[in-house]
Amino acid sequence: MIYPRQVVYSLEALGYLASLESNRTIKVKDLALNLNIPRHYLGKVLTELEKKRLVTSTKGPCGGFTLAVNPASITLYRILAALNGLEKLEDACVMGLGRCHSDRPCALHDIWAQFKNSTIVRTPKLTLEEFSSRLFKKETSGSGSG
Amino acid sequence: MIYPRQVVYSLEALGYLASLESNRTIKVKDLALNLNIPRHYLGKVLTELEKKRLVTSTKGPCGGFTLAVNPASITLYRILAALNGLEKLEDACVMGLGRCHSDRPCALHDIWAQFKNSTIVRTPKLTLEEFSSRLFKKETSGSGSG
DNA sequence: ATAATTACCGATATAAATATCGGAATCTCC
DNA sequence: GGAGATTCCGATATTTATATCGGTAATTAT
Repeated sequence: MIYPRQVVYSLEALGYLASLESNRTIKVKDLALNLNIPRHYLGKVLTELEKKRLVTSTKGPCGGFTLAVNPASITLYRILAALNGLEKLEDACVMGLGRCHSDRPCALHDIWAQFKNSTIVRTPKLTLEEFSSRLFKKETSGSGSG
Repeated sequence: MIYPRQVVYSLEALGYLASLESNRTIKVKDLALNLNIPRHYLGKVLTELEKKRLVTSTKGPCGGFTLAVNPASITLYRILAALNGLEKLEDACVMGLGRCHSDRPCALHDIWAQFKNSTIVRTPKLTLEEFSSRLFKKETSGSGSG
């Protein structure tokens, strides 16, 4: 996996939130349960996301987290950038070889460059909404499910 | 970087050894210096490589490590397999998303599959010699260099 | 106000990767 | 066979990522 766990959890959480009707909140506990992420760890991750203004939280009964951005207009690229998730992709060499540079490329240099390029070309076009809808069934209003 | 550090060090060490004339040994200390790898850590890595029969060692004065395989005939794929370096590539999802499967792929699934495929198709054809020669200037007999 | 619910936050635990150290074992050269 | 060179090896330190815990603060419903 090319992203640290925190980033992955963030993407999953944001993806899930995006699959809810807007304004609908979800509690950390439930989110953790749904995504199979350790509860307290997820809490910390969500707090980070709030600092980045990607989610908002409300305390007390019926509180929880909700998306602070429009999933149809924010891109994964922007999210990843906010989470410093792009750093790994910027690594000079896939294999981590210190000696590998563009003027003296390792054997996988080109293949990797291609992948990076595809990815980096793709994510600026990829909205959170699309990302979410691929992984989570979009809930529609009216059919309440547990 | 898609491989753990140990694997990277191994590749660098093997690459370096392959760039030497056959039968020529190099001391851990010098290798560590050349590759900019912590000395003792490299020592441990080399010991692992010896267990895997990829290098041989001789103790005492003029001792050191030398390649135990023919760089022209062993492939990176075999080396990586021996080092368990292929495990990471087998990860189901680039992003690490638990929900991403081939029947419900994430947005980067295909791009990643392509990359994996290119890589896995490439490394079985890639000899250690070719890998090495891209990164290290092949030394020719006669010109001693520090 | 009070009680219940929830996020918030700091401290700490755990695990894994990475790195360091020192001395024993082995070998070569004299 | 002794001195010096070098690997070998087990113990341990350091760092980073990941996870846990418990209490506090804020909010809501009654």
